[in-house]
Amino acid sequence: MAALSKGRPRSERAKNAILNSTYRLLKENGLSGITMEAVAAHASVGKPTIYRYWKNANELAMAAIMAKTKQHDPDSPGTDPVNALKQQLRSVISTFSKPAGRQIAILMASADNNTELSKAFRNQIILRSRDQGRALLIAAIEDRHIRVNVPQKRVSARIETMLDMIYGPVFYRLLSGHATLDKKFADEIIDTLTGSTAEE
Amino acid sequence: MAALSKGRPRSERAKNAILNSTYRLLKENGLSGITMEAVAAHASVGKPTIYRYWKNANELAMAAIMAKTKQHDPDSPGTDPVNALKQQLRSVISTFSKPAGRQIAILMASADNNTELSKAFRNQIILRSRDQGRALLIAAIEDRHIRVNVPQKRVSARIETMLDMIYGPVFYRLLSGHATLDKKFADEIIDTLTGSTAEE
Amino acid sequence: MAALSKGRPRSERAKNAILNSTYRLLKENGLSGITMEAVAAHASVGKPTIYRYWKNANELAMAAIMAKTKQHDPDSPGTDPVNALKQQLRSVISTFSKPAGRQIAILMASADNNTELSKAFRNQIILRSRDQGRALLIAAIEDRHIRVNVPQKRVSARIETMLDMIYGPVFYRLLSGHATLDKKFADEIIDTLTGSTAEE
Amino acid sequence: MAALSKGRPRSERAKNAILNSTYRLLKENGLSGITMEAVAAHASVGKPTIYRYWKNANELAMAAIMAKTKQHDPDSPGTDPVNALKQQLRSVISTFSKPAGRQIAILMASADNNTELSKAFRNQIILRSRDQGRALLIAAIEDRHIRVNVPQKRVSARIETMLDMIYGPVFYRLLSGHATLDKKFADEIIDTLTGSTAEE
DNA sequence: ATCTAAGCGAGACGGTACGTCACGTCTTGGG
DNA sequence: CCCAAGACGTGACGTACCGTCTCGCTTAGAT
Repeated sequence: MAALSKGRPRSERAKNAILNSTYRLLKENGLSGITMEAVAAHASVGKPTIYRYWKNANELAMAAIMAKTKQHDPDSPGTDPVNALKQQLRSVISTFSKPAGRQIAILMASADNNTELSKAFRNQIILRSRDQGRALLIAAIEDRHIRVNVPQKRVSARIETMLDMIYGPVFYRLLSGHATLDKKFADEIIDTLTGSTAEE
Repeated sequence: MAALSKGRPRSERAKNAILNSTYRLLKENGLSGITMEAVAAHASVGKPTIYRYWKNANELAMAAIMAKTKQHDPDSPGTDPVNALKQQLRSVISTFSKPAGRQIAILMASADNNTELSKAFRNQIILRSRDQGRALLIAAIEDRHIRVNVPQKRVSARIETMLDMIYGPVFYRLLSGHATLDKKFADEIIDTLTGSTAEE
Repeated sequence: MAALSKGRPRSERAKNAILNSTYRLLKENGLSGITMEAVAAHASVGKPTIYRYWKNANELAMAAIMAKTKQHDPDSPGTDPVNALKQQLRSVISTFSKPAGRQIAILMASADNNTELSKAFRNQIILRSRDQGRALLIAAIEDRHIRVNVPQKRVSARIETMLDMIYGPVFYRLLSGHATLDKKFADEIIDTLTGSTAEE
Repeated sequence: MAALSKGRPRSERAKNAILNSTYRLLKENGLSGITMEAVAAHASVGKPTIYRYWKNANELAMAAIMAKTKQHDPDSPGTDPVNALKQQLRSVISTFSKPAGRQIAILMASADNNTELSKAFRNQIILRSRDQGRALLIAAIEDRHIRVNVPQKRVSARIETMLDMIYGPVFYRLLSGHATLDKKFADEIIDTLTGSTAEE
């Protein structure tokens, strides 16, 4: 049977207040605004309550971002897969070119990869878009819009590499800043992937 | 016409001791080990001396990394440019797959992009390899190992995008950790770039 | 006519467990070991149960000491009253020269004098010995072992002062520590009281 | 030669501000008002500065009391020593019957006897009056106002016991509260000491 | 050969935030 | 209505670093 929970149950109100305050402070002051003291004061919550759920400010920030981030589902059902891929990449770029994008990158770079929360964070924030992209990429390959000149048994590995080459440039520009991260870049990337084989 | 400097000149000894201590602490304890207090104590230096040169711990860490990082010059002179590209990408991957790689990513993500030092850091740590890669990529294109099916006037833009697609995946895997960052990955990336056009 | 008590009656088991745990913690860690949390955990009792009986840690400590302290009754029946007085003062000194003695002094100094419990504590811990001493002192005076050269109507006031001068030095040395608090001191005090009048 | 002091010297201003604030908070809120946070805020001083000088709130309180307590020197030069003794005892009683008196008792009871500061505190607050009293008592004995019927070699021990019997009752009443601590009590004590030997 | 101004190691300064502890209260399910 | 359990908001703890400031002492070009 389920374990009996003794004692006063944890307060959903407190947890929500903490996440809301964290998110708000994150938007207002960036990552450095996320101090346990500030969050506690802003959420009218005791510091120990925060520590009961998250063990440091990084985890708290990741949790708040995860809680608030919309799960932007794929919304272009019947279109051409290559266009859909462009569309989706534009959306990813749009997310990460905002100030929050850099903070998310800091969080991911700083996170202890072994905790459940940081895995979940990466999964939700990064890999979700990658999974969506994979479906579109496979469709594009099946439709012969993108060619994969490798033996059948290595196709799926090649697909993964292509996904890295689609989304990787976003983070490259985010970190390095050698060029602007805008929506045209999405088209450029997909065109490079397809266009090198295109007769036109 | 140089400004006449009165008073005691700044001490090279102190500056070197600071950079050495910073680098050592960085290796031993990671970025969180770089506190002004620890560096000052370790280098037997006053805190104000550190602040005279660098305005916070991030800048100090970047300076120490820059000072210690070998300028690994292109060493494969006459080889096939595609192989040279693979070789160089392997070298980049080797650098960033070490623990320091993650710390460098944190530094770049956290850095204030407007300071000279952070520009120099990005330039030395990231863009240098990109510049080397560009030369090799151009050679590969001229040798027809890699095809670029775009009008002449857009070739150079396409080359930049290709560079993003070569180096970007490294940082993508570094941040996201969805797959290992090893040397085979270098080959995969270059193969994807060439192979999609390869007749074979 | 007793008020009808509805609901579950208070648990003697819980009360005893609390007092036992308090006393044990007091011996092990001193007064600072008496925290409501520690006592509750040690006694497997809810904190509100403790608060139902005692309103703070001081009261709890006093209650535990009172519950555990033996009511050392006068055991020397037929002896010479002066000797009996010495004997009893030795016993008092023996009690207060132990580590607990200092803690009792802290408790008394810290206690809110207006509560019933702190009155009871003082009564049991301090005034009981004083009352025993008074009986012996009166006997000694009646036997002319101790002289009181004051008018009859002021005799009882003088006796009270003498009692203060018998027991007071114990606490003086306890607090001030200018000299050891040992059993010889008992004899010295009583001798000073009697001896000054003794012709030799 | 004197040790060279390196670094910025400690600030007398800060130290004084801390002691003043501590004393003020002590008068306003008693011992429980002496929190490091409150003192730091009130004195406009960082908490670490307080810890640089005193290792806990008790030590701080003792230091503040010592700093502020006037060294009330013996002021009655030519009078009869027995009267002078009464006068001095009244002064002691007056000090300890104020609210601060109880707090001083708590401090002394709580203090770690092994530190220099707590020794100094006891010395200044308690033993100073005892030393003054000893001089007066010796004078009174030499003047035959007080008799000591013991062999010469035990006279000084007897004097110490008498001092304990003079000042001890003050702390006895302070802790136990079985009777009021007022100036009449001073006369009663001295009268008991002399009167028992007085022929009258 | 002084003078003088900046740099030096050292370390105290006023602060901010940390992560923990205990407080006294409240809220569960169960007796 | 009491009980054990344990979460709650609160507030103080003692510590770590921050970035600045003051010391006495070099150090070296200008006087």
